[in-house]
Amino acid sequence: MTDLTDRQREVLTFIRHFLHEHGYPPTMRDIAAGFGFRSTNAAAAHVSALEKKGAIRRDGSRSRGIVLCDGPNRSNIIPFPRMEEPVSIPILGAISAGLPLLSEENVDETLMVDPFFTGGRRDQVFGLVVSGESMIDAGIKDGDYIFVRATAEAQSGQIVVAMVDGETTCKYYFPERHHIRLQPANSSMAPILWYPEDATDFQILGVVIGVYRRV
Amino acid sequence: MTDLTDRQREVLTFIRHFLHEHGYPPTMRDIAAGFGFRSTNAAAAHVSALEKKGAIRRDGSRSRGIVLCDGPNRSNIIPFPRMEEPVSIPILGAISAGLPLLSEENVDETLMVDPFFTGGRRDQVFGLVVSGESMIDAGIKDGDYIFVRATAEAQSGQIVVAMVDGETTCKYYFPERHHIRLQPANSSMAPILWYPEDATDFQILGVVIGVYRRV
DNA sequence: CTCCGTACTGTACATTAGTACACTATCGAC
DNA sequence: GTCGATAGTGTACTAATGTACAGTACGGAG
Repeated sequence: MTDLTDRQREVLTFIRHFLHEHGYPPTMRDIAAGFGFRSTNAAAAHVSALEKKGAIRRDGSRSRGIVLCDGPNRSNIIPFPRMEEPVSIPILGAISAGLPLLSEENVDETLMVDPFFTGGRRDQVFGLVVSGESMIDAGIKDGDYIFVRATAEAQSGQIVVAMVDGETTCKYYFPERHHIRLQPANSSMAPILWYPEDATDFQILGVVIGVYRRV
Repeated sequence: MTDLTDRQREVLTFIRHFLHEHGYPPTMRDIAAGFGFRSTNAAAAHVSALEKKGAIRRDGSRSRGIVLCDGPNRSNIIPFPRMEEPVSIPILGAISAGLPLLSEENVDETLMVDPFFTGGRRDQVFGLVVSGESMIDAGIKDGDYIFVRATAEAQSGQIVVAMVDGETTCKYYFPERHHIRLQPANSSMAPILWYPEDATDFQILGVVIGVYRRV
């Protein structure tokens, strides 16, 4: 591939640029127009040369059937994004108690993730950064990102994100006879018990469906 | 975009797959053939519907002029690396020792993830499913997905994925005077010691950069 | 000098591909 | 029931596109 002529390299760059601009490869006439060629054959000849020299691959005589063979390993296929439709997940920062959970004020940044991460659920999933070691025995550490399905209902034993007295916390959820027990996964920490007769507010924000940690 | 019909979503997924496979968008006839339509008009109608609903954009009547319009801002999707564009990560299954690590035979599925997950590294990151509890104290459990940057070099103390005697293993990496120590993060397990004079093969496949767990 | 590879022009043709139109059928809403 | 949206079949026409062939020109290798 290093044995391309200057002109051929220009053509290759043009193809790359075109792909970047449009999302699909150029035709011979696109190339010709791009260089001011008055003959499509000039473009065709260059494309043939590029193919012979292994810079590109061609899919038969299909229209726009030009595929770059780039990269250090000259792998055939450009890593074209997205097998499945990605889902957009807001990563929440400080959660203001008064606002709707997913209001813009709460969102720090937004991630695009594969539906794989959300278990196929397409919406109402948000992310949070874990603070503290209270769920360490569940494999959730300080600084981890947790993915949370927004729901007000949870099953006993699930890990939930709850708002208790204005603070968000991540704990195991156990509804019991007279109270709700939020159990840390850390033997040195005591559970939070919430009694309905308390004046404090309590609200389940969602159920944890995934954890991500940068190593 | 959530108001797509099931069939329309299938068509959109097909376009995505086609793009991924070929590097250029499908024609109406490609789509029709893919679904077994006996009329190109069926495909054209779906493409029109997708365009009307904003899932794709079309470049006039150019051949293969289909451009995906994904994401929250519905921007063009470009097949070329761009910051903030999702990255494609192969999830490896059983790793055959004889084959190149990222050869197709090893790949179970492919995930699209935000560069966030790979720390900005755009390539040579792959995924693995963890088997066993040897890294439990590092917060890596059986069944977790780990994201690995493919490299043959590691720093002491990093968590690596290595191939030892034909088996892949995930451990802390400590090069020592006369041997390499692969240290589990599990107090009940002994480290693996590898001596260069051993006949067994040893190879670092990569360094763990992230962990994901479905809860 | 000739020969060959590169770099084009110009014309023509066959195939590929987008679009239009007519028509059938199902399903849910009104 | 009627209407509209969805999901197709089938045919035909036109535009877009790849390719072939015949030239011109330049420059280096033999």
